Amino acid sequence: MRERYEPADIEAAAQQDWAVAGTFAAREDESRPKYYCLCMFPYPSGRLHMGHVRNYTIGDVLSRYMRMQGFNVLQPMGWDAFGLPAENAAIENGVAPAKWTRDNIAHMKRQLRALGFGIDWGRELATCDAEYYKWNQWLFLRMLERGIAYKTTGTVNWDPVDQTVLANEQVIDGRGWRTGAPIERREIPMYYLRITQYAEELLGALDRLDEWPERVRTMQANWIGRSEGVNASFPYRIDGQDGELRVFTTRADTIMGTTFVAIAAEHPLAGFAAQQDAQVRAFVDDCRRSSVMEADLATMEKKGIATGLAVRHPLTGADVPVWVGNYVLMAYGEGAVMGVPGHDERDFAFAKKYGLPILPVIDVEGRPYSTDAWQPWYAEYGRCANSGAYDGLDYAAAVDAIARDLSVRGLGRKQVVWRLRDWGISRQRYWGCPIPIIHCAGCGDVPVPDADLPVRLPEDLVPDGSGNPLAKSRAFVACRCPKCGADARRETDTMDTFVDSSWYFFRYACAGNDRAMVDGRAAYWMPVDQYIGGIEHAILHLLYARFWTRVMRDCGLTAVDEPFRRLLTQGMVLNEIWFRKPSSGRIVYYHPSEVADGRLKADGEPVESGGIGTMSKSRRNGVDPQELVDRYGADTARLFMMFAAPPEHTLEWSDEGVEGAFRFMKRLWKIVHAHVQGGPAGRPDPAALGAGQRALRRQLHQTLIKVGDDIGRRRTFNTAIAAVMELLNAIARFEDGSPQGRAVMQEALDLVVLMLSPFVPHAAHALWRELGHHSMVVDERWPEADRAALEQATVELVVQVNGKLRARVPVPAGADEATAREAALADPGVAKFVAGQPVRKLIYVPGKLVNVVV
RNA sequence: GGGCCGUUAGCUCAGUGGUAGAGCAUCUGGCUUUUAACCAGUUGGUCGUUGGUUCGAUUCCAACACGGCCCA
Repeated sequence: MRERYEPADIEAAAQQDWAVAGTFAAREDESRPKYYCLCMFPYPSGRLHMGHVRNYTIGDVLSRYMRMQGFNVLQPMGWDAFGLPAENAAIENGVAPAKWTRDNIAHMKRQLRALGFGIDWGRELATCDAEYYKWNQWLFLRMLERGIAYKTTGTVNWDPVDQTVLANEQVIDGRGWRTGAPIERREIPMYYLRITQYAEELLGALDRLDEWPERVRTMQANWIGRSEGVNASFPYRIDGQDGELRVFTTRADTIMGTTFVAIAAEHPLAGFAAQQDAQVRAFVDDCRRSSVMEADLATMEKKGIATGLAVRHPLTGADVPVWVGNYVLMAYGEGAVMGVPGHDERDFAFAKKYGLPILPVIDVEGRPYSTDAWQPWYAEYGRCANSGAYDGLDYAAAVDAIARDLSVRGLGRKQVVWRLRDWGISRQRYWGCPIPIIHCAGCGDVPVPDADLPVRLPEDLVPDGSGNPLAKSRAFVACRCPKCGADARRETDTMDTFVDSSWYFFRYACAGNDRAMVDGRAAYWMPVDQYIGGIEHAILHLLYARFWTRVMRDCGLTAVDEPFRRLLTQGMVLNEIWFRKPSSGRIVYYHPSEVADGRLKADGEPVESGGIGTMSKSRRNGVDPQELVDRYGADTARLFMMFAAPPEHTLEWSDEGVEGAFRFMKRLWKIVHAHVQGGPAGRPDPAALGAGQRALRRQLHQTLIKVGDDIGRRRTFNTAIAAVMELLNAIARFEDGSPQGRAVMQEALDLVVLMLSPFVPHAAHALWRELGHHSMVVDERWPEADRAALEQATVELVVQVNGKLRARVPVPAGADEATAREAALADPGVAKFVAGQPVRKLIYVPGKLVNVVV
């Protein structure tokens, strides 16, 4: 055995051994319990970043641990390979997205291999391969047949200079990211998926996802946003036309307090008023430009303008003025709200500002109402007052009565509305999955026949920023109508990349099948037992995948409802931010390694701290995993990432911490080396052990139990590693060259290597052999703790008097209360505080403590 | 504005009603011809604040303060 720890050699050799043995090739085996461990696949941006390393290390630790537990483990990997960055790279460098993407994949795959992840590369997929996206298209056609997919107009961001549609993230402060031109909103035809049809099910099933983080479930529930209420129509006659203004409210019990109606700037009535009045028009134009973010909506000043129009109250028939409000969203409900300033905080502020009447109609426990200032209790439920026939009714009864009266007049009813909207999947982009539709002058929009799938994306086009190159490619666009054979035009929109990631986990299970989207192998592997990824995907990706899985179920492709049984959202990786802001020009960021004690190493002058933030290119605070691996090896990188924080927490980067992890590896290596130099050791004989040997064995088996619990149940890898570190400290202090001492040492080192093998698999692979074993450690089972080793002859009891710690006394293990009481009271430290007073009560927690209450 | 989470040693974090702990950093000593490594030991705590429940609260509850994340 080499004396020095040399990770580069060790790691290459271990990876070679796994490859030769085909260790990680997963095979369906009905006789064994399966464990499908899935990490969110990466976008092939070019290089791995620290977030990837953390994500995949968590997955690998779990996979290797579950493998040791006897599970048939599947850990696949692939590439979320369509998307905008490839087009941006093409615009910058003139290289085709296909080539850029595939080169990146090749490089990142080498990086992943170097990190020693136990991935079954035989199942690798890239979403930009036609063998994959063919099935996006195929299922899309099934959705069309079932009415789940449909076409309608939607709003897009239009850059008038580049003549192109921009994604939301390409619009900065209302201007195009490349041209700086003000962005227009355009209505164009797009395809949508009817996810709202599944809203009820997607919401209801959240309750059963009890192994998902609570906050992810809450975020999804809020996103779906079910609210029960009443819709009410306010009839009007405007410009000689009869009509009804519909509102939706969850507080129908306050309808008698309506003193105005507020409508969104996009509402048709606002459009009508704007034609009549230049001031209204100016206000409406202003609103259209402002943010529709909820966070902004909540804090911005509530503004409005009277339209001069009036509608009739559906129950009283009174005239109600119509206002345009900047806080009303067209996209939610009906784009109009009834203004009840008496009991809604926003309406109250609005009424105060514009001098509209405030009419209290809810009595809350007789508390006095004043229109001077808003009180939070004004919005609470109570009993109706000043509400005519409804006076005295509580919330539920009032809503029932009001909904009934509205429906008798044909002016409303109870209704459930959803915040969730249908999923628009059309993207006016090149680098994505083509939507399989052909436009024929005679036949309309004709689906591409299954036999003609896939509609292949030409890979030789290079976007230049001005529109979608697909639309300019005659070879792609020109086709014949499958129905009538006439010349026709192919759809040039591609699918949202969230489509690609909505079902890739099915495809891993059915790799290589070119005749079907899924096959029986998916029934074996699905659902995913553990899914791991960033919290930033808590809503959209996970919701779309849950929806898509249900559509597949309804098409008879799977029996699974929920694709992911258990979810772990890993925290972000942070680092220090340092910068200077010259009086002229742009802010300059410095890498933390260039800074020491708040000063730039290069010139010794101070730099400003930007605190701690996520690693990002723009702030120059990233750490390249490759450098880490080159310098310390993959095991140290993995160990540090798992030790520095629990998986769900943010992880603060620390060069010292990496050094610490590396030192631990060297220390482990050295201790094993020293032991192995002494030649073979036997097995410990429990009957022949001395006190020191017994104590080490006890800590050893306690640690084994804790590490198993930390990895398997609690998912706190940092505490598992800390416990092994403590154990290794004890092992290093254990100097005992006797045969039994060496036997205990052998057992301890064997178990330490087994326990660490999920974290540092390469070093464990080498050390296991050095310890005299002929198997590969990766094929070993997780060891069983020896319960007998945990037993102690005497235990130390803590003695409290009135809850305060006063003494520690030794008692025989398993002592009864009388024995413990006697031992406790006999202690002079205890006697001093009891001081002859009668013992009123005595609490005894066996093996732990005695509390004497006097 | 709302929702969720957090606050324990200098730093990063454990501690799941019963003894306040780990790693890193600090400091001291040892050892080895040393851009420093290793070994042994050491220092370090009003458990954010204020109340409540309890024989007993870092742990449960409430309020407050501060910080973080999310809200097409």
